[in-house]
Amino acid sequence: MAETPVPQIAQRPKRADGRRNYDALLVAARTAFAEHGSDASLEDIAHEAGVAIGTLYRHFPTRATLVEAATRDGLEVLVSHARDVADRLAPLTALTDWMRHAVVHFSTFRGLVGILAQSMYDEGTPSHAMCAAMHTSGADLLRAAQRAGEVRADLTADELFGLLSGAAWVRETTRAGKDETERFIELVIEGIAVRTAGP
Amino acid sequence: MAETPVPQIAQRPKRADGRRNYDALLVAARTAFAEHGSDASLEDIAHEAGVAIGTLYRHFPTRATLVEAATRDGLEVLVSHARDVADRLAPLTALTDWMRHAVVHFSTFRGLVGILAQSMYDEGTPSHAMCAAMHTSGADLLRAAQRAGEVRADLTADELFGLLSGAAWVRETTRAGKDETERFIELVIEGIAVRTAGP
DNA sequence: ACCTGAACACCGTTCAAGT
DNA sequence: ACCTGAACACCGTTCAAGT
Repeated sequence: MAETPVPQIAQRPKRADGRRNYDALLVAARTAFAEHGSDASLEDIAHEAGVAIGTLYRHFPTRATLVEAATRDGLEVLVSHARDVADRLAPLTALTDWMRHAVVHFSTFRGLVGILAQSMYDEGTPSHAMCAAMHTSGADLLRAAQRAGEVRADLTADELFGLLSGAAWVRETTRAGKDETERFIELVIEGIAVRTAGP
Repeated sequence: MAETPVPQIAQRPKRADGRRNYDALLVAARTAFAEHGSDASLEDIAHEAGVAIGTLYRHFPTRATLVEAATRDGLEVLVSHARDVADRLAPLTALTDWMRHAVVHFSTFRGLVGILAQSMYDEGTPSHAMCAAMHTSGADLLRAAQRAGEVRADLTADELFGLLSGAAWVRETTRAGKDETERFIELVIEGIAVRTAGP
């Protein structure tokens, strides 16, 4: 039988005091990650949340589980956003709109896109489930745009995520503003879109 | 008067024993970086080179100076390669050929492209001088291709380096092989090249 | 079931003593 | 001018004791 890796995913505790600490840790973690990136001090996060370091480790046995829990909601929004645009917008418009949102979410804080890129193909990683869901979302939008003949047919979903991750990494490392990010994504889209004949 | 930041650059010692250690440290560093990325253990590098940790710090006061010294030669090759292709090849071919080489050099080891992207716009960083030279090389090739009408005129050199760095980052994080890298760069080029009219 | 914080481990960095 | 390695500092991680 093949080994089925079971990734550690943080569970929100049932007891009231545990749940309070769990929530406070997530708030502190999101703030710390936003300011110092994914390698922010765990000691500081625990202190900011008003708990001892052992409590942090009890709820989040590894840094990756804390990152996963801190980003889960945002990425869930991204997945449901994909269904939304697929219903409301034309295929290419839907895809590019979703790509813009994906790049923003992937670069929520410094280091996140690296963790997500890793988790995409590594089962047994806390963020893998969410990454697989995003992969499906992106692949669906891509396929629709390709069926409509608006995106080059030879582009794979993996390549799409390579482009998205690369754009997100550039955004996080250059601390690019809204305009530069928009422009950069535009360049990427030019590379994958099928150019319609001029007038 | 404006502050002129003077970046620390490692100097090859004049005394024979110092030079031996300096060289041994560079060899050990290149091996360690290739295997463990830019955050490889400095203790291990010193041990591998057969010197005490203090000797490493004497020659390379910061990790950034060691990275700079370990990558200087390779990036010099890249800069002279730019002059080479500018003389030998047609503008767009020269640019794309150089882009391929740049992506490979930028992803020599995990973490390098992040350091270079940082150094590009941060004077006072050891790698800044080499990054500025690369920036000039790339900008020259880009300008020539734009004059020939083969690359979109509105692309800036900074955007070109964003695309190159992004591609290098994807390569280093996905440990992509030669074919995937080639394909990925092709997608980027499609986005910046001016499409010639079909037959 | 959950919390605390001392204790341990690891590694980067400095510096006094040495050649 | 260069080398050594003990000492210090910092931080991640564990775990025995407690509620």
